[in-house]
Amino acid sequence: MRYSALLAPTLKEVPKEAEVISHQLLLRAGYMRKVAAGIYSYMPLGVRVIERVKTIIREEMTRSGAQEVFLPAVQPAELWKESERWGYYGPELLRVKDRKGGDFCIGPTHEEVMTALVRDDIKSYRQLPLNLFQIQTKFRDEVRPRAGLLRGREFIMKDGYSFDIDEEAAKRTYQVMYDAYVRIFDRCGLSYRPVEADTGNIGGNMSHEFQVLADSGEDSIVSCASCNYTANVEKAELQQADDSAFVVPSGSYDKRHTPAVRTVEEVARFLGLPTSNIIKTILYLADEQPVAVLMRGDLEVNEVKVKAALKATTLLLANEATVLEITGAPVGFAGPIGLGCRLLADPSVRTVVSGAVGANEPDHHFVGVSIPRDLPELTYTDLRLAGAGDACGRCGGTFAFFKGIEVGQVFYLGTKYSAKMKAQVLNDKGEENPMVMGCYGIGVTRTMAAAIEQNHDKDGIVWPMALAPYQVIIAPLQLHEPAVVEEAERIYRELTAAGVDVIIDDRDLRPGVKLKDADLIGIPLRITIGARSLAEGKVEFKLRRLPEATLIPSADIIAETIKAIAAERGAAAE
RNA sequence: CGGGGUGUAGCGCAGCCUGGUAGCGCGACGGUUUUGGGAACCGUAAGUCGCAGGUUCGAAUCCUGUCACCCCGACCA
Repeated sequence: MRYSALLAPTLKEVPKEAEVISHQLLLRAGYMRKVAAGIYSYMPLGVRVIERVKTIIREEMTRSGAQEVFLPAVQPAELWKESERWGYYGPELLRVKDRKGGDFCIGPTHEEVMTALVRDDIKSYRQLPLNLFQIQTKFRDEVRPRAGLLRGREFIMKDGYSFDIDEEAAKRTYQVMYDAYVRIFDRCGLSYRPVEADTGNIGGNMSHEFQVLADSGEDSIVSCASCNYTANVEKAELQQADDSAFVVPSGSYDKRHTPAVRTVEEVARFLGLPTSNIIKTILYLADEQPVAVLMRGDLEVNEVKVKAALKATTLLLANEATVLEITGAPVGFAGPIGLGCRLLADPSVRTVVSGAVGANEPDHHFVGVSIPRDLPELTYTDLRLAGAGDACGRCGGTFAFFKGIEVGQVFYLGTKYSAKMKAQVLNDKGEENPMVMGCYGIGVTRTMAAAIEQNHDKDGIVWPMALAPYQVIIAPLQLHEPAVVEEAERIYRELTAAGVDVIIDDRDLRPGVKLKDADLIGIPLRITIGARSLAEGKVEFKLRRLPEATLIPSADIIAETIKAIAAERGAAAE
């Protein structure tokens, strides 16, 4: 490629709309432009990176026995009504009408279409297993798109779906996909962790997210140093303290006047207690029904665990009006004693002696409360959000804490969709059974952004070799020196002939501009040809990720470059 | 959806308070000189000041409404 012909306008200044580094650099380096909130046009460099990611995915999916298909972006409502998601998916599903008034949506995911495809053509267990994937543009009308490609509304995703005869076979497929994902993200040169993940509304208990480690990530991960258990905090199992020897205190509680004292911190300060003696009562609406969650004041509620414990489809924090209605008091004075709704308690509140809780009365709290004494019927469920330093639920070791960007997820679905949509096959006994499914997603554009979050410096992007739009950039510094141009063109020709992806900066610009642009767009290898060193028969060879360049004889440059490309690929695979 | 903020040339911004012919830097285009880390000089083009109403002799500026975008929160298969 000749840089002079490339559409890759670079910007010196950071567009003000961009906050996170990948977003800034993708715009500055001319990889993409914004069209609307969370919607982008990809320019040639961006397309090349996307194609790199897609190619790696295709190769590994195919190697794992999956076949590529291509499903429609626009999908009829009737399929979504069959799965019942037309009703509960909510405003994130972009709904449109065709000219006849028929309801359609822009696909945010493709379980429905894929299941429909398979059920019509697959009738016998002899046709299974089947594992299909596609790479598609998805649209999810996010409430608040942000951070460029990390949370866009329109994005490119690889989504795969597997169909097996029974649970055992489906779980084997799940493992095959898990292994494929490991190879895919290894090949992309990313530093990531597979983490155990919550299964949301889908049920079952098997899902892993592939999280690229980055401080800008939205997800929180805990990992046990001792047993290697790694999980999204939403899911993370915590070890509960052994409180079997705990003796429930005698006595009773008192009411206190606590004017305008609402938050845990305020209550603790007002009563002169540590926050661990406050028992907070947090009100939710779970599938429209009020529920109160009891948690020790110094700990955080994990809403995903609450949702799972209730088997609820929706869980919303109750608003002020609802709190007033349920407790008879404004926010800040809710308590479990005398509260007329379902209670869920975290085990941490069991051993609080002389706790403080809201009195369900404006400006009053109860003090001296013991939950097991005053609410003996209560049962306890782990509802707590894990954090750094907590004890691992598997082995009791200590959790370390990371932020991550979820670039992929593998999911054991079971028969959720196949049962509802009647995707059934006959088994070897002639019985009809729903196929057992799994689904497997990779955010292609998000992977591109995550790679930048993890690989950049003050000058720009530092692509891993496997994702770089070009492997090598040749920068002849003085275009008015025929020897420089000639040598650059020779190297360009020979590398291209050797199958290397190379771009030559043939623009008649000052050296500084060329070097700055090469750094900004992040090409991993740079061959700089300057009149001075060329006079000694040498050219400069530099790895983008290392600060120092080396001068090597021009005659050796082709071999050296090819060697370095292989070495860089190897470095990523470690 | 709640809170905060921003819309003026491709990008970054000033002008607005105190109404009076729309400016600066970068970028683009032409020219001369320059050529190893975003050059210098000369010249040129480019903006219905987000949009719609209103006030006024006159609105980028004041008022009302509206739309878009960004950040925090809530939400997120």
